Amino acid sequence: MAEKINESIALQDYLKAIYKLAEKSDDAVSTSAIAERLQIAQASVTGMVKKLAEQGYIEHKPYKGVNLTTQGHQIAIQTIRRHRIIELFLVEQLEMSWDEVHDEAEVLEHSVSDKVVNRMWEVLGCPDEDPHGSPIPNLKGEFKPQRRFTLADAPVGQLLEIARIKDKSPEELRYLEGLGLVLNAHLTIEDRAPFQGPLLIKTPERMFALDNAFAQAIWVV
Amino acid sequence: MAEKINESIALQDYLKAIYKLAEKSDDAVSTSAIAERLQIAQASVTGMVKKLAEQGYIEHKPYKGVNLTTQGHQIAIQTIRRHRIIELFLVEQLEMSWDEVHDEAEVLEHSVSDKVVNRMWEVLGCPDEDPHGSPIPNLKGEFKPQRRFTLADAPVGQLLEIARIKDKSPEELRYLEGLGLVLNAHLTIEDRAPFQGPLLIKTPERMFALDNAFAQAIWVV
DNA sequence: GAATTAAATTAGGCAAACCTAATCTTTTTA
DNA sequence: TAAAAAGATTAGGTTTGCCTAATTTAATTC
Ligand SMILES: [Mn+2]
Ligand SMILES: [Mn+2]
Ligand SMILES: [Mn+2]
Ligand SMILES: [Mn+2]
Repeated sequence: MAEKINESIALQDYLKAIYKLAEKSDDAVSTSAIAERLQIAQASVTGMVKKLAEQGYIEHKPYKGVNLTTQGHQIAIQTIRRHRIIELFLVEQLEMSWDEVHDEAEVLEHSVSDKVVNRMWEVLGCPDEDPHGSPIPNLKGEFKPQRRFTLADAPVGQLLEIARIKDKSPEELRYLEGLGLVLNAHLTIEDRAPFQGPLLIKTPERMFALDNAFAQAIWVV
Repeated sequence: MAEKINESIALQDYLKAIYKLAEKSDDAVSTSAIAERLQIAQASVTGMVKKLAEQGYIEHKPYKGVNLTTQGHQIAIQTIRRHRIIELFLVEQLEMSWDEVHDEAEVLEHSVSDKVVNRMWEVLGCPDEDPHGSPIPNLKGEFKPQRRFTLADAPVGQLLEIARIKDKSPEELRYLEGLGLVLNAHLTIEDRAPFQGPLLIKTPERMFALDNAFAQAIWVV
């Protein structure tokens, strides 16, 4: 009969991971994908998944994968909201750098109260985007709709502005920064090689090749 | 051979509790006092105390009590530092009220990194006092020396200024606030009853009796 | 100083989240 | 389509930090 125990750190991180994985695969999320993302043994994930399913946060078809329920989805979104507001707050108010705030937020997202996170949000001017350019859901968990492409899909020869850089490691972010690829930077795709090949990018400063894997992480308008 | 595992939440809260209890008793701290303060069963405290002693954070004389080691003292002080900086930050930067920040800080003190807490501290102007008027230790764990009395010891008939109100519950803080007893408020002790009795206090606004227990929690200059 | 009471410790358990090794299932490949 | 490989689950353990009940030690009181 147990229900609604407490929203533990593990619970929030699992639901968030499932949300993110589902976002890019559209399919049911495999336990191994969760294990890989959270750096936890597969067997441990299976065990946790069973509990989360029992408690109604996800649906689990053994050997098939998992999907968030409405309840699980809501918790994932709210955790992401806290994460992004914290990141933005650290950058804007405490003048920290983009490549260090993600790890901080990964911890703080679990301990900051609704009251505090909403005060942060207000102080920031109720923004709907975080410093990586990712959208911040509102209190009800709704995202402001946005129509954008990744660099991998964007038209060639057209002036583009970077609107979002999806979660990358600090090393990768520094690499991109070195190339001048930061939020709001302008660029043009000069050419795109076939077969998921690299792109030839021109910025006001220089021209260079960018691997397709990176192109998929960069959203533009 | 285990040593320096990780500074868990429980570890930090125990050491902080021991520090605070030692502060007002001067004596070795009893396990029951810790249990009472942390709202944990006595037997659990005995178990935890044994572990903390094994790992060198405290010294434990069975049936006698515990004392912090240098190592334990350091962790306690740093946890208190984080706690107070967070409280002050929430009050000053997020405009939250005094009576709600303590509970927030009790959680956040365990997850805010040194980097973040130091940025907060700098943004606040490197203060050496928190919103309750309690001192904030510096990075090395040193308190700025201060010579003050509690209301219970302060001289009668002399103009005093409130410099600190020691940890009280939100209800108690509101009661004191209702009386006009807040940080930096001025007052005079008109009379003090014997046998730890109540004090007769005069503020610019009014005159009233204050229980000795409260007087011991209010520090003045 | 013996009996009562209070404080502290020991014994035995539990839940949350992990782990490794062994055992299925499912998918691929020959 | 049978064998091999990959993916997922089960079985059995561990660590942390907590709990209740029973027992032991220390402090009071008669
Ligand atoms: Mn992030
Ligand atoms: Mn996290
Ligand atoms: Mn406090
Ligand atoms: Mn705490």
